[in-house]
Amino acid sequence: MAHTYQYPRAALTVDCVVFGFDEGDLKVLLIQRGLEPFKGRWALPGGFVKVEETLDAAARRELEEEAGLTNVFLEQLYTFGTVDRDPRERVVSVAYYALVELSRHAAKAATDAANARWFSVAQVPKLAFDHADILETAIERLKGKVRYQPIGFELLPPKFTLSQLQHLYEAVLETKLDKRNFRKKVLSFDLLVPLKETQMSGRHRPAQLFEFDTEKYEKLKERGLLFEL
Amino acid sequence: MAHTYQYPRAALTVDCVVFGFDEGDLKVLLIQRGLEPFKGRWALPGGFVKVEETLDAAARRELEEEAGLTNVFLEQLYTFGTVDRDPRERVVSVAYYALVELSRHAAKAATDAANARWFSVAQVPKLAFDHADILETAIERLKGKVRYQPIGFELLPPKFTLSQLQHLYEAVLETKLDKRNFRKKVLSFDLLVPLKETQMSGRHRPAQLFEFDTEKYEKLKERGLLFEL
DNA sequence: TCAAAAGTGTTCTTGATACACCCATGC
DNA sequence: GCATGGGTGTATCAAGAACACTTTTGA
Repeated sequence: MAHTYQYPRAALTVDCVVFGFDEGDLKVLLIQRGLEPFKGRWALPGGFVKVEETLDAAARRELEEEAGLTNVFLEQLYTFGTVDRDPRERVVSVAYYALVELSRHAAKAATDAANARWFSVAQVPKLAFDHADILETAIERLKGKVRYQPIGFELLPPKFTLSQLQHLYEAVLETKLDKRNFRKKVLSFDLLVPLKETQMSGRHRPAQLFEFDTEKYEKLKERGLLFEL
Repeated sequence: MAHTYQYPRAALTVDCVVFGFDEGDLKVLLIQRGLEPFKGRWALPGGFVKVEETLDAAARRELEEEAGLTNVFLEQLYTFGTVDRDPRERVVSVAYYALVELSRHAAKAATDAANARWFSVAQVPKLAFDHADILETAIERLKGKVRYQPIGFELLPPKFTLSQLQHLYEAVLETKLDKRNFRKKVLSFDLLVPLKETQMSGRHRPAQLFEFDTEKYEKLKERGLLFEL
């Protein structure tokens, strides 16, 4: 069935920058393209927006279809609309970024999407389209956002140690942080609940596990939030 | 001439939230609609994106056509894509916000666009489409942005007094600020150059005029900026 | 007993806040 | 001379930055 319009229209897509965190490294999920243009190149997961679905829904659908990801933190990033970003025709892309707990999704991504892979953001290959720009924008946004909203927790398993959290912040912000000051500050928000369990991971003292108190945070957020790292 | 596609496509528009500042009040520029839908309602200036122009270019073109505004500070805000935001068909809108020195453009807007008017953001009428959402998003963004980037100056004439600047910040942030602390901080950035002139405006002591040092700011911005209010 | 990461407090410095009076002008 | 907004400094408090040693475990 054909669709006819008086004026030419741009095609509309969504592209998703999916961040994960593993081995002290910030990672991004890429898909190897099977079709032209840029066949064989790595690209951000994404695709066309259907005419009856919202942008958010399109982004979530693409994440599920291309990477087997559901129920992730997802936020709109920026809309990219230069005229020649796609060699075929005019395509405007609404970019999103997502945060996922990598371990939970690593296996799934491996089966559902054999052509999907995690890359350290420091070592991404050459990307298709203007996806390098999109990725850069997403990294900048993440750096900014992580400082005044506790979204870092989305990248960690539900139970985590303070060292894991610190390493995550260090990776995202690309700095070293002082251990004592970091712990003092993070605990001062009173949003982390210490568990009875500890985590042993090697030949050293076991680490206290914590959980993020989402409920408490939501309440605080309503009456004008705080949180600043 | 007709244009035919395999799948239906959303129409793509831009909408602009144009901020001004006058009489101690933050203002927004609205256009009264002459056509259905929402004929007679006030709305944000905006319109369809042409297939051969970038999003930024479309926003600037609409600003010029509908409000006679050129050369303004303009930044992308957010893309609004719920399915039923336009009663006619699926329309996705990339929203922008602009900052203009109101006095410079007030006259022009009055002639070029007789159906354009400035409203205090506290007293906007009922808006067409989802433009109330867009406006709210823009106000939130402006509040956030003004604190760590010196964009407030875009809303003032090139020469301004510290009181004007303070009133602007008070209007945007919706708070009262302490005069001495405000001046101390603002001057500490060393980005305002005091002029030899003063401004007399009533029966009281004349006020020192300042200019924003754009060059110096650009240099600072390159090597990791500062500025926090 | 050694290596490796976990855990813990204090001092110093900096920036934020609170606050009250004199100044120059027009009427 | 009085009303109006312009202009100035200090003291207090809170938050950020710098910094070194002890603890627990596995090998």
